[in-house]
Amino acid sequence: MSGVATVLKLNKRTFGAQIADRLRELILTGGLLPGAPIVESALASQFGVSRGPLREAIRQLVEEGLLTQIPFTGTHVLELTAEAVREIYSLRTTTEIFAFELIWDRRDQAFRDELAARQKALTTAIDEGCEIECIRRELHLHSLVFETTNHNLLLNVWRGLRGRLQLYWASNHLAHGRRGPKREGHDSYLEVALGSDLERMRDEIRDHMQRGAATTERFIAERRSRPSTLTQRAG
Amino acid sequence: MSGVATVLKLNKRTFGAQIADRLRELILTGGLLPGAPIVESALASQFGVSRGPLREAIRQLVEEGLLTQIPFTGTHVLELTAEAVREIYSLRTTTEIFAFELIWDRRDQAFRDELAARQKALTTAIDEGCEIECIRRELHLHSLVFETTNHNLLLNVWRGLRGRLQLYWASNHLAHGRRGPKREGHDSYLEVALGSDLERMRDEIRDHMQRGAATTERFIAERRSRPSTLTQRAG
DNA sequence: TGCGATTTGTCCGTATGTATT
DNA sequence: TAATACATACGGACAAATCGC
Repeated sequence: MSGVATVLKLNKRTFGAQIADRLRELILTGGLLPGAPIVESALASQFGVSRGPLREAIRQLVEEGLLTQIPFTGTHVLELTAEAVREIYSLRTTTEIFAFELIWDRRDQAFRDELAARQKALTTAIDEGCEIECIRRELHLHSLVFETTNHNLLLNVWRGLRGRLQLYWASNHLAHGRRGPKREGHDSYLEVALGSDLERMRDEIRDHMQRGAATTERFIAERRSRPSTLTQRAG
Repeated sequence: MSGVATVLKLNKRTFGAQIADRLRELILTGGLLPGAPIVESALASQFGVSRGPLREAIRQLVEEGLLTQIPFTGTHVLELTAEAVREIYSLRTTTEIFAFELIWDRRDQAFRDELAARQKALTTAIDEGCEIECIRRELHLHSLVFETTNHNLLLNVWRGLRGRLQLYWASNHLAHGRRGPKREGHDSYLEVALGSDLERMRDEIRDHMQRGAATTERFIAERRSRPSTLTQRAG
């Protein structure tokens, strides 16, 4: 029982890391909308820490791409632009194909089971209609390929992409409750990912990403026509 | 004269960023060898700033991949491992091919001139035998493709790769003055990059990266046989 | 195993510089 | 131009954790 204390060094988390988690959660669930200003002193007292750790949390989220920062001026939640969406999906297409090439000949039963499990979790969430959970599980499904590569640098890139994707989709949902992930799209993803035709997988990813980019870009375009609803911030 | 004060907002650099530059320079020129410990208080007084900005500089270099950090324990200059080298070169191959695909039909005269100019600068440095400058210009040459894409996310990935590459090559040079970039390799790079056969470009990159990875891995292997010379630090 | 020295993590108070109004 | 709000930076202090002896 006392054995729980056998912790790894890496398990020790600093305040900054913990605050980063809570702040990320706050942003991704709509507590802070795109464009909202991030004020150090206010958030520090809100989270019950001093400005030091909070600055570290901000810095981390800036690296993740959720916040934009201008020296001596201020920090804001990332604004959504069509150009950024194109960048995300184009880079994601390339890296996800690369990830599949890396693991293609190493897909064992454990991988297949886990992929199926995550896909099932996603469809469950879709049927239940919880959009935020859908986003999470969609990304969790696609994460498996990157995790399986055991390629740390690639995983870093993926984390950056995932954070931005989550922000876009969450904003999308919060703006007008539109369905993000569609069910049928992920059925074919699972099928091809477990199949034997790598070229089909490449096409599947390209197609999947193109549809995702189109959907998100359409949302951005609509957004721009009435941006006033986004500039406010939540209490 | 007083007109110099018409600065852009983005030009204002924080102390942390400036210290990060100096610390990066120190590492990449061998002032701090791989494995060397980074002590906040010592470096803070050495650079003449307080611990706050120095911590930010450390955090930035950790993000760039030049430092490794363990919470509550310490920070060290990145250790060189064969696995990390394989990751760098495999990801670099994929992203550099992606970059060329993005710009292939947009290579104008300005691009060609600039690429030739950077290649000439590289060969000049090679002839002059200054290894550190060779590394810089080799990376500057390869940077152009990424810069031309105007793809911010891709540029981020490249910056991460470039920092690590620079560290590996600089250590390599400092260890036993071996030539990093070879002249002939970059002649063919320029020729194919300006040519009309994209598939040849892909092959060129794969070949180029494979040779680079092999060279660096060989260095790592030799390193491991006598690591004692690396664990010391410079004054 | 335990102890002490070292280093990191954190907080506070204050001062200065910057942008915005 | 002045004033305000905020980010940046400093220094000192203490707690917490790690590492070497």
